[in-house]
Amino acid sequence: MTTVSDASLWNALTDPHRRAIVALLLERPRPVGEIVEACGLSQPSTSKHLKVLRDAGLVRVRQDAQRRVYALDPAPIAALDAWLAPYRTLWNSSLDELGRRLDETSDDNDDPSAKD
Amino acid sequence: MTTVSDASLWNALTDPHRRAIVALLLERPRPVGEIVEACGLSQPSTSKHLKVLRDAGLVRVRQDAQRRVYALDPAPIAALDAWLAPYRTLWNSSLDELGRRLDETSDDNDDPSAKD
DNA sequence: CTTGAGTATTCCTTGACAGGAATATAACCG
DNA sequence: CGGTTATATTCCTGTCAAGGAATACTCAAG
Repeated sequence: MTTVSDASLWNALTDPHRRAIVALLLERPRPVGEIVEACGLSQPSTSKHLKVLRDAGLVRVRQDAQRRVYALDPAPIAALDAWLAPYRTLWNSSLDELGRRLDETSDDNDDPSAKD
Repeated sequence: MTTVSDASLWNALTDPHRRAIVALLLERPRPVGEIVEACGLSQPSTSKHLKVLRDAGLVRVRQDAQRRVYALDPAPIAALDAWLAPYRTLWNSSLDELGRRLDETSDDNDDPSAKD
């Protein structure tokens, strides 16, 4: 099992390029060349990003001749989901409370254009 | 509508101290003083972290005399949850398929993760 | 063993960010 | 108003990460 609140996981996913790579790999595994092209970064930069993702356990490599095919590993993202779990009750209860308030004050009709 | 994959959201949550603050505020709203004490940081540092969280929309402030009581805003974390959604299928439904794809993986497993 | 393709690593520079100390601002009390 | 509490902001410094260029590594083919 992966470490849940690991710093390297957050650190890896904070970078937009790395999130883009992760999104790419969600579709299907890809060799480095494809990722380089899709990212618009140089090959070395991409390779470094891939290393960060590897160290965070987010991706796995399969060697295919000279190519290295990267694939997503679901476990760390599942760990993120686990981190998120306690907060999920927050917006559930918020929606619930909002629903109750709307229900109770339906005749009263205050509409302060609630959004953000 | 809140911006879903906003960079500031990831950026805010990447910092361990800020995640700690968020966790603190999950229990209940708190004035700055309490957060300072719980974090073990200086008051200015804490205040700066709170600003980052504010800018990311993760917290709201309520003024109570000289105190400022911070509370969690669920929306951005819900946005994180939304980001996570496409990946959730990875470890729910198609975990087997992915595992099959990965089973050839010649892993170079370096694991220097011993912090946090 | 040489060559070439594909990828990783090192070196270097630049920019962002965290943290502390000092200072500014705001609100309450007398 | 002056003083005190609670918090925010600025200034400064050290650290760390990102990106490009150049280089090293690895595998397959001949």
